[in-house]
Amino acid sequence: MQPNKEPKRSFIEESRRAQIVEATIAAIAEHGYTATTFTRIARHAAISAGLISYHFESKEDLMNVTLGTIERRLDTAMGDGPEPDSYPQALKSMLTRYVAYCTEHKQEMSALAQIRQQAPHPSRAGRDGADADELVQFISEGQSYGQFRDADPAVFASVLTNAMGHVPRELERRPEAEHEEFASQWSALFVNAISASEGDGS
Amino acid sequence: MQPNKEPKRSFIEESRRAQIVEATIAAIAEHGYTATTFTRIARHAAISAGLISYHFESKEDLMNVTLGTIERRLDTAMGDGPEPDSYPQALKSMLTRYVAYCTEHKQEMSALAQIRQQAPHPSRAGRDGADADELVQFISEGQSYGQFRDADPAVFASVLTNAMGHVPRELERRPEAEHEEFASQWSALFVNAISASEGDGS
Amino acid sequence: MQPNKEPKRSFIEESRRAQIVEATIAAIAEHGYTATTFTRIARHAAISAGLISYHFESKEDLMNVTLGTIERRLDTAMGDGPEPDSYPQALKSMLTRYVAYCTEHKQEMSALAQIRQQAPHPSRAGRDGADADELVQFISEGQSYGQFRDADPAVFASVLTNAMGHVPRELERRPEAEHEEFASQWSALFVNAISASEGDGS
Amino acid sequence: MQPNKEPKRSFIEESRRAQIVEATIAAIAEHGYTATTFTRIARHAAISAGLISYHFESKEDLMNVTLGTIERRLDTAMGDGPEPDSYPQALKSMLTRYVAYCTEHKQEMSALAQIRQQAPHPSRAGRDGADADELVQFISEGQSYGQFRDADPAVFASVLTNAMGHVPRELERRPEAEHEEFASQWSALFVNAISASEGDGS
DNA sequence: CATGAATGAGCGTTCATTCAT
DNA sequence: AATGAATGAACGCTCATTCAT
Repeated sequence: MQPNKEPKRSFIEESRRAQIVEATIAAIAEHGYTATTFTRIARHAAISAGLISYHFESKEDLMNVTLGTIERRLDTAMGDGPEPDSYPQALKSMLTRYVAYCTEHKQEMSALAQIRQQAPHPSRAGRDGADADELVQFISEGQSYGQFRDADPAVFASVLTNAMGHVPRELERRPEAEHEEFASQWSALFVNAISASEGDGS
Repeated sequence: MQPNKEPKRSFIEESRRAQIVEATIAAIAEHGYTATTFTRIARHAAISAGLISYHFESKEDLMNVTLGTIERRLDTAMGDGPEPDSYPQALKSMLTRYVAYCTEHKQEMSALAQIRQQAPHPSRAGRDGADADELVQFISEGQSYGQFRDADPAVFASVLTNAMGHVPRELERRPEAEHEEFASQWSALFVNAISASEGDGS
Repeated sequence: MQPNKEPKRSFIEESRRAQIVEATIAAIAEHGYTATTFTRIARHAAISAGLISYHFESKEDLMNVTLGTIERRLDTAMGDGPEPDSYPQALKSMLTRYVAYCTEHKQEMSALAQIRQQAPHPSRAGRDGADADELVQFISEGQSYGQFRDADPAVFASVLTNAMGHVPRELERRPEAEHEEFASQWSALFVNAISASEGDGS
Repeated sequence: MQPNKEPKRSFIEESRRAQIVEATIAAIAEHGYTATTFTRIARHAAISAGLISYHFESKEDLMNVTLGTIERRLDTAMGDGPEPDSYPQALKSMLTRYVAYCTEHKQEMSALAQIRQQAPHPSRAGRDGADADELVQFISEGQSYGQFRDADPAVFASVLTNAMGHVPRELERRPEAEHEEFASQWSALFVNAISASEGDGS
């Protein structure tokens, strides 16, 4: 299908790219997106700034690759959850695990949020939409079983997606000790927002 | 009082400043905060870049004035609402009116969100926190009357505040015709998230 | 002779020019030559910056006029001294009176020194040389009477002229109480430098 | 000691820095301190203006390095003088060699004087004062041996220090052929100014 | 005469990107 | 594959000067 999509990179090139991506994540998390220059990324990786340009077409390219890397990891991590026995429970579980992931991968998730909203609006719509699409699908199913309230799944999905982007910042300004409680409260909010009310089943 | 807080500006100067602020809003909404340079703002206003420096002390000053202008308008618009007869209704009304305001003032609200989260100066923490504090107060009251669910008001407030920042973008990617439906759905989400469940009263 | 040298200025124009020149002196003395902008001068005179451009051809012109003004006053003040009975005494008297003038007209003399050495090297050579020429003439006369040492009058004149330019700064960094002692020491230095040694008369 | 004081520069970088410093000296000597912009320095060195910022932290840094470079050369050159057999002879020798150095290094010495009095940073007070302090010490010693007149050494030192700053300009406006005569006359002036009069010993 | 709004050239500085090595 | 010297465009900002009022 797309034969020229993967430029066949050597092992050494692949590891340099990975190293640079990690340095980018660290730099964004530490200094913020705007203050993340090639020079600073290079310093983090103990390489020269020119090398970044050598391995990536442009700063935008680097940011897109970094974004993709973080999203892929997140997707993977979110994938293997326990088998829930109801849609609301599945949602709650997913949200809780998401917050947990944010606590455990502060830098990545901080970088993720910053790139998503600060990078020059590229074709990101694709991936972003992908997350949302799955979510829409999930909500719709839950609704068809009467387990979710009759709300527009797309609106819920986008609200939730956006909210997820703020979790790292929210965690950052709370003491570690409160993170668990926050996870619980935060998840409950969205479960309540979409769950069928108790009386509905009558 | 502070009699020297207002430097007594001439009518002409006041209108230029207003024009520049409007151009700033337009530029941010169109190109994003980061890409909003004096040159671009000047092009929008059909003036020279130097003139912006002539009327504002610095870029930071311009952004603060712009932020203040938008917030003042928003506050005013949100102030005169109808008298609601319950806390959930009050919340719903507030949220609906907020979305309506966003539709009617797309550029401003887009700029507002971007300045709020990208401007470097943290003096803004005051106002930002003020909004959230009012909200926390409001939720707490509603809870004491049993009209709101027993959730952490601070978490709800921050989630909602963040969500409000995304409304302009969400509206942007939907056809005008759906804005009303979006407002309804979006508001309902947060009302449901915090409202006491129907069975609670029993 | 030079009919177009004096452009015949109205009374009001003449006083504005004088006012601006005074403001220029004050501004230079207070903020230093480099930091002396039209805006600052204007603030000192409580007028608009544009008015300065209206009354003077350019910044360079203003500085030249200011320079001339100060030099003319200095010349006048230095002119009316007592009748000395020897060349060395005349020199000593002149130098002492010069230092006294500097203490009494700090701003002017500070501005004078700064303009002289910081202004874009114009045709200042003329006036500067004039001072020196008189001095050369005076020294030569004294030498012909055997009252001054046989040194190159031109070298002495230029050294002294330059030294005079530093007097305001030197006074500034000494307490007022020491000014008189400084005047004495400083004058003696140059008198000794050029005076015939005591044994010469034998 | 301070092992991290010298940032270990490559040979190429060191030569570029040297080249830029030379260009700075030339530019100051040619156009004056105030008119010495990065653009002009760059033009002198046939490089881009940005390269100066690449090699020096700021304009102030460049000027400090330039100042230090010139002072170091001057100190070195002035250091190795002949062994004089009296204080006045030592002074005379020092002054003569100073003037000679000025003739041979016009640009440097012109730049030196200008940077010293125009550079904004007062960190220089140290070195400047050091020169004067040494001089005061030297004069005091000579006085204690009865070889120098009983004048305030501090006044003499400041007058001489200031005068030294004018030597390059004085040389500039005299034909090369007269430089030696100027050196002799100029030095004699200050030696006479401070030397004990011949009759004092009787 | 005088204002002050407006311009435009120039400033020092930053930074992604290029390229000789 | 990697460096780091070098560029050039763009940035926010300053200021003498112009000109409509």
